[in-house]
Amino acid sequence: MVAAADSASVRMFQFPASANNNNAPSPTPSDDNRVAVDEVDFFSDNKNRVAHHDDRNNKTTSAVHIKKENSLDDVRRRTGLDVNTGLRLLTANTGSDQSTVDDGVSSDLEDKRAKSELAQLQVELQHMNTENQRLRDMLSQVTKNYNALHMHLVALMQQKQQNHIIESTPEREVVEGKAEDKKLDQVMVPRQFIDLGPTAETDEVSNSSSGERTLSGTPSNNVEVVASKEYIKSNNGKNEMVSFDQAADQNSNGKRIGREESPESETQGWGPNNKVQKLNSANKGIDQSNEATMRKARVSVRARSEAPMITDGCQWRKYGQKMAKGNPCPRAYYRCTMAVGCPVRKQVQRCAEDRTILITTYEGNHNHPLPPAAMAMASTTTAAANMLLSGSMSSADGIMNPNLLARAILPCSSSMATISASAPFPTVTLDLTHSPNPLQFQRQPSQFQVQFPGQPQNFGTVTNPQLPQVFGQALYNQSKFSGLQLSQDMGSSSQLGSHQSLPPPLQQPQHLADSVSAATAAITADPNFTAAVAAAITSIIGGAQNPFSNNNSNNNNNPTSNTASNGNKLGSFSSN
DNA sequence: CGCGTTTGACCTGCGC
DNA sequence: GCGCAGGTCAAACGCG
Repeated sequence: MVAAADSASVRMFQFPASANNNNAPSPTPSDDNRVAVDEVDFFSDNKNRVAHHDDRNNKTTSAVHIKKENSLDDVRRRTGLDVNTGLRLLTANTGSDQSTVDDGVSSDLEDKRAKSELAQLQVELQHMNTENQRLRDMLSQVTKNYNALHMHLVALMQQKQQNHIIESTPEREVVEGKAEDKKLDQVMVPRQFIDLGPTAETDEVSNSSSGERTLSGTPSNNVEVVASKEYIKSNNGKNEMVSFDQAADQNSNGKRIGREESPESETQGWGPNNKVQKLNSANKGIDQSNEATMRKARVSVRARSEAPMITDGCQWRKYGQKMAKGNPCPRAYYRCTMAVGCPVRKQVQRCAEDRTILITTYEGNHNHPLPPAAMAMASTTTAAANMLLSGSMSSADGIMNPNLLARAILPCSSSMATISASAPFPTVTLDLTHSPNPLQFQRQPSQFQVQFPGQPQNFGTVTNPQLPQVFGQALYNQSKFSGLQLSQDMGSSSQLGSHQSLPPPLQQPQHLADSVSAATAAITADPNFTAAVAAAITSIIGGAQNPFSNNNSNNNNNPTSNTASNGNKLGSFSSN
């Protein structure tokens, strides 16, 4: 695991490092060669320490000290200053031992040695500080470069979304989407930055484009639209509707003719939709397997709750219940009913060992805008799917280094989030049953104080139904590390105002676990784990940036989306 | 009457 | 091939 995390750490910084070397001027020309070596050595030497301390990453000063130590080793190794130092230290010790035997002249020599050693150490310290500062500057530059690239991508995505809103004709959308895909392909950042793989709602989006279905709103975000089109294009331009018909034809020859011809199957599309996915997976192809991976990617939330089901803001319809082996508690199956054909499902089951623990597993991505209360949790599934697929395709970050990513998700609680690739389906498990790190919540009461003057600070006694959503939203904002992200869900949040059919997000009372679940989901909602990791490491190394600092400037990059909506929302809360 | 839940049957994948 | 378990379907039922 450590080795995997090591490679990930190096990989994370390879891209910006190279960008830095290519674009940013080095501090001194003579240091050019040393910069590259330093960076690799630095992180490779440092990663173990960071990994051991990531659960205490609030103590950034200690991390800096560690960095200094390692950096000192590097300086010694490169400059050769340490050769004499080590010997002298040893000599000094032995000399000290000898001084106990005969003092006199030896004590004088020892003083001189100590002074020279002190001077040399000071020189080394100065070197080390310089090196440390240089590395910080380098990392800062790397982060800036990444920010610039990411914002460029965000701008492109926004532009693309605006074009789609204007050109809402399905035919044009399909035709021009391909051309735009080509444009985007040229500027698209690697998948691990924002994954563009096929999404679970490919069927729904493409079907809606053909006018076959009526969705409650436009596609919630650009990324998913692009991904869908990319997937369509990967299928030799076949519209998913073709596969739908093919599936229907094949199903008509199957055993379950009656079911396929049922009105529900046509109106809701559940049966055919599933058949399409199954048949597509049977077509055998990398794209199909990726789609299957995406569809199977799951987010499992473990939370203590007395309620039979956590309230995540979505509307669910129970479609089945099963007794799972090894668990006396039945497992319930739910579908999202907020939009026709929404592929999102969830399973709710109580833990066999501890029945106070409610395990909610989400699968799929919503194909419709979501209320803020649902946005946090729902976006988790998208993020998880993106992350898992990204990890599998890049063969590194997600699958190889699950804990690293998990810590990127929840850097303050190393044991709360785990990513399992060995499970039948790639699953992100958010374990909210453990006591969180006290440091983690130090910042949040003050936040609630601001947002909820007069509201109880003790979560255990929270009865205000408004709290969970805001909790989730607040952390959702916090999850936007350093303003690097434009979450896919921001678009949906900005569309919420036009959805009157959606339930008022603040009407349902929710349990404490709901809020924690939503909050954790909000944290995990950020698909840009590379940026998250970079920001987290930056905070650890530099000690100056806190990825969880609720800095308003973090959202300046996207003034029209989440921040504004949250601000309005919070304002209405505080007025209540 | 419409909607959601219940529940037995059915399908599928997997291991032996 | 068979059995098992997970997942899904849809008729039946209950409720407002």
